[in-house]
Amino acid sequence: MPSMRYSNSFIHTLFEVPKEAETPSHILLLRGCYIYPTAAGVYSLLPLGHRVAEKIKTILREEMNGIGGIELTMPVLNPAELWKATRRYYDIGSELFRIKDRKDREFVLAMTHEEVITDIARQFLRSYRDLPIMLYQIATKIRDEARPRAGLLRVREFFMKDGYSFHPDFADLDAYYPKIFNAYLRIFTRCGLKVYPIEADSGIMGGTGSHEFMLESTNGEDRFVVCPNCGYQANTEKAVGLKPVPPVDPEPAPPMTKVATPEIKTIAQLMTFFGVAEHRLLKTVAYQADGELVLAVVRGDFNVSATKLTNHLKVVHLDLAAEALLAEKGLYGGFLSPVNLHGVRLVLDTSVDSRNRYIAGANQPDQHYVDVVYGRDFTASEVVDIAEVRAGDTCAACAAGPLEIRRGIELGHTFKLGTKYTAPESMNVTYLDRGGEQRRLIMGCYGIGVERLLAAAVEYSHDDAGIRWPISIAPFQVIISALGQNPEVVATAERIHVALARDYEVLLDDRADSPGVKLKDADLLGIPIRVVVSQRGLKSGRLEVKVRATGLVHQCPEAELPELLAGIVRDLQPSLAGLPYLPETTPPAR
RNA sequence: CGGGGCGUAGCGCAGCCUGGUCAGCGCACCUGCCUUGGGAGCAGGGGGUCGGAGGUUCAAAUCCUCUCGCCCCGACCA
Repeated sequence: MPSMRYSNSFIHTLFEVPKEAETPSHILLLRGCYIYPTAAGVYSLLPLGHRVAEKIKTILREEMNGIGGIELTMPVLNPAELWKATRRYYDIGSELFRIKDRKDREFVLAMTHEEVITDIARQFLRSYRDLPIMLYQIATKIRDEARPRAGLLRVREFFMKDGYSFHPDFADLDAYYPKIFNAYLRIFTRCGLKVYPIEADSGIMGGTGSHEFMLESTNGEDRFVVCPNCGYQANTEKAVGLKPVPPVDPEPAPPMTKVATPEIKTIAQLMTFFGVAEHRLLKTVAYQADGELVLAVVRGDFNVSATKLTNHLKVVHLDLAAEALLAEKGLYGGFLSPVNLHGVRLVLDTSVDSRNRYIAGANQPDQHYVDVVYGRDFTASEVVDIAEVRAGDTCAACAAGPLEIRRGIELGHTFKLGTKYTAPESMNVTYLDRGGEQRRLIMGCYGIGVERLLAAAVEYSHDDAGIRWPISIAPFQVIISALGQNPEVVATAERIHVALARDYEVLLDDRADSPGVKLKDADLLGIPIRVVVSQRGLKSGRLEVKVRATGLVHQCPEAELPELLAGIVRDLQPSLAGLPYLPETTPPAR
């Protein structure tokens, strides 16, 4: 097994916390000499970080190969034509790096590889006999992220394991999907992580075809809901909750009346001004959806989910409406309303109840209406769920559990793409079926970010002293800390180094530094098992073995060391038992 | 793209308001001695055009203008 002497290694730990780092994984990876910031959101993986990344890649390969995946490598440099063919050249904003070569030909730097793989599929997958197939790679992705953050958690260049499957029809994709799903759970579990597979936004594709694999973390950027009662798990972008229904007004509403509300614009101001609860108000938000003005209306105690609205409208770009666009239609921010609205598209959330009366804007400056009734004072032809789920809302799946909202790090994403890239208006990819009929290829795609997974493992497993690597992805399994320069200590350390290196990846700390330095570094680096060789121990004929994760200390004579380590290593292996696998089915016969 | 913060030695910082022995501290690094169970000790030493450019001034790390870089919050995120 590859082993190393500290004195010959490239490990330069930092005593102090680099000032640019705040997140634990960022701090510890910098201090432990795992990574080096080359530019904002661009990191070098130093030898230690490289080793961990390679461990992760090996697990990814084993699991992908295990479900029939075939590895290939696709280029970072992509001709712009491919991205124009799928429209993504135009639909994606400045996140896509665009460059020109010396002959002025346009290229993009691949942020993902659907275009390239679909082009390859178009070239080679001609017959039903070629299907299904899953091709994957572990390769560099480049994205001009608006805001890289937290070290490796969000970066501009990174390795991604991205897989693409091709199927003769949707049923075949459906049958294949659980294999991927289950392999993903095995991957994260093997990396020592507990992830939540959650239902994710699947965009305009619809269906049940997308999962995100989330590691719960206070440093995560995403939020997802969990139902403690039935186990429903979903991204807040997609999650559906039952909206609490306030008591219905017993009296019929009086006709609506206009009230002067000078400079009263926000929900909070309105609550104070009228002395009413949030759910008595209508919240009207103006968006520009691919350029068109759209008003979204939710009950005052909800917020509009931009994702849900985007999906409903089937648009590519959704932004808050510019003042100019509002003015063009004679509307006033702060006094927007579904009442007195003409010639503007209106989307109403299901939280608005025709049995209750609301306070809403008047679409005139400094004016609101009270006693507004949906159906009487305004109507809407589009009534859909566009509200963001809230903590405490009742789970829509079981109608019982109060939903919890958690923060998480998105480690993986699986997606039934369908014909998004193979459609005639995209790259137009077909094959011939058994009957000689031309049919469209059906795709799935599946991604895992390597560095994010690495950083997430640190977020998940560390303490004040340093990292606590899961043994499956640790840069070394064992560190031998030889304390002092006593000849017997040195000789013993060398001897067990040779012995252990037959079975483990071992780092021998042979530096001349003081014991404090060596022990602190061992903790910081996070190597799972530490063997201390010291004069003190040798006096009683013993070595000390400490398990980083548990802090448990064992003493043993040198002769018994291999056996002791074997047991510890066995116990440290992550268990695959009890994973919530999706049932796998056989594809239907054709 | 909005808001905030920071750029002085490899790392962490002080100095800046009030311009003038302010080029300084700790750690790291190099040499020697010594020490070895939780970031030792002593002695000696190397290292910075104070992010960059321009300006004000007799004089700029310090004041002014512009610019570049980095971090955090938000927006955005295939």
